[in-house]
Amino acid sequence: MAILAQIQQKARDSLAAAAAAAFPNVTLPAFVVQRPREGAHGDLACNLAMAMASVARRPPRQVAEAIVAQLPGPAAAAALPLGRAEVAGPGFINLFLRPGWLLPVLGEVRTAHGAYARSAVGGGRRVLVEFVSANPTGPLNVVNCRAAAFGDALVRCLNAAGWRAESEYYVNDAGGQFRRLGESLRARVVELQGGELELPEGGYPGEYLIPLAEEFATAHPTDAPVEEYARFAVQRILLQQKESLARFGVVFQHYAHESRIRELGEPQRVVAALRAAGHTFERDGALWLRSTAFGDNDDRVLVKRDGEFTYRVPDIAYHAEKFGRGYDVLIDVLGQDHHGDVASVRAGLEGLGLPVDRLEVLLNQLVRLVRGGETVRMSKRGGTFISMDEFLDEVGTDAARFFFLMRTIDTHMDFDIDLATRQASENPVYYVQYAHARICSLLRQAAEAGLAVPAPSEVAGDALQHPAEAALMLAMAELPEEVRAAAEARAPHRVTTYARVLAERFHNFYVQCRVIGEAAPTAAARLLLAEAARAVLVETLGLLGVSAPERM
RNA sequence: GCGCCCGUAGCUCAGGGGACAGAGCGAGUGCCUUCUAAGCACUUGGUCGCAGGUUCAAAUCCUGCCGGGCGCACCA
Repeated sequence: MAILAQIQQKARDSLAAAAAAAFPNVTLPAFVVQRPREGAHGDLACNLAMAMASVARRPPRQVAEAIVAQLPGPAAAAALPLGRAEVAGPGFINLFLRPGWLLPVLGEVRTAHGAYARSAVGGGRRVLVEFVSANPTGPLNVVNCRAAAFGDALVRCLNAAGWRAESEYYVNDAGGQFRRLGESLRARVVELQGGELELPEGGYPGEYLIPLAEEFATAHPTDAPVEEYARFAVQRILLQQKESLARFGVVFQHYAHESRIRELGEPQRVVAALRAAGHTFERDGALWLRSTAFGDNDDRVLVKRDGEFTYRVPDIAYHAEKFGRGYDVLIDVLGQDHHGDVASVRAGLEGLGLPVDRLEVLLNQLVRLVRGGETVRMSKRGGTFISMDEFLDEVGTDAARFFFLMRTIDTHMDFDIDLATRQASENPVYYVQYAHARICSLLRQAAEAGLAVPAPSEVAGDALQHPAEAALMLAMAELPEEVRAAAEARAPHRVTTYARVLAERFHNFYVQCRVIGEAAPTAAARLLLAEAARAVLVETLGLLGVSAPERM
């Protein structure tokens, strides 16, 4: 267990024992031992006295005093490196630990070999995270890019926290949209051969189909069925999407295809099962799902009057198929414009008797690009649509990932392109990366000066007591807990916030504490601290998928 | 009308039961003959949308309202 978690556990135990001794007839309420925001409030703070006040029938501060009186003295404190305890504020018990209590962090980072953030809270549970899943009808856009950054970082965080997480992309390569894509491509081929461009109703006017039309025309007969046009277009567009994603550092483990779900006859099976379970009814020549019985606002059509499935049938079938693969949790990252579909899919799954409570749907809110203080209006019709590739050309992978991951997924965000592309101090990406580059430079120069990074065991217990050193170690100690929280809350942006704090602590240390030229024990201890900070930074940036440059 | 998300500093956003609410940008002032100034230190700036409720304790949880975004097809 990580040092911070260990100490917190020991503090809990000591406080609980002290409280039991002071108030033998009182059942202990739930309480927390947390890290106070304010340094003056000690290393750890506990709310036990305030929580106990009513049952102990004494004012909180008196309860706190009584507990503190029962805490083990320094001699007996082998379990907890307690310096002193103090009653403060409305009745907090603040614990001040003996200097050096954080030193074990350095050893932990060293022996973890890049897996310092790892914890076991996930318990090996299997999670499938589906994200992006853009329609294969055109290039990826900026919102897809945000989803990619989020989903990929979430998978990384989950895996670090002890889950077994995998990524998946669902390809809608069937149905009406698919057919219209084929018709759009065919229209482009006709245009290429001198005809008039006649796009179908709801077709795809994007120019990206032109090179595809050229390619198609050279290898296929013009009278090929629409299916063939569509399959060709999807195959090429998907390839381009994969390239964009790869460039962004996102590689999916699984691609699931709607066409495959249909080939297997899953939609038919779903409809039959829902019908057999009595969750359907017929009206106006269509077959409906009684989804209101499962909390949906309206009942929904499953099979249209013309005998075709609505899109939600393969959707339900796909989710049922995912459950069938044995995952403990399914996570869908959806664009918020699709949130209306969630209830009916859930209803269908519930109707099939599947454990819908294990399906988590996270909604990816919109992104607005801001350039020169003005929002960049993006419209597919107006031709001002910005693709993921164009966006990455301008912003770069590191800045794009970092910026997207600074915000929670469930808030719309303004992406300030000017700030993200500025190569200067005010850009948070560089701030963090610069900390890493600085450490690397320091380590290089130390090596040239003949200074070797010592083993953690060689560092004296009273070393590294400068406030900036302690603050840096504390930040390092917090990583495993931060990653656990990010994984559990499905909130990788917490790691980004953490990265900024860690970088800040290092910059502070760097400015206040010199390494090269200091007395040997100090220089050695600081060198180890810097090296450990470097390792933690690398790991943190790795969770975000952002690079850690050695020089800037 | 119904549903989901969001209202925190001039702007963009963290903080999601604890003690005087934070960062970046913006505005202003210092610090490079010593390990990267893409840095550090300081100043400026907030009835945490409003009103109730729960709690020893609410920006944080609950309810209602107000404001903004997005959905509400036998399109996907």
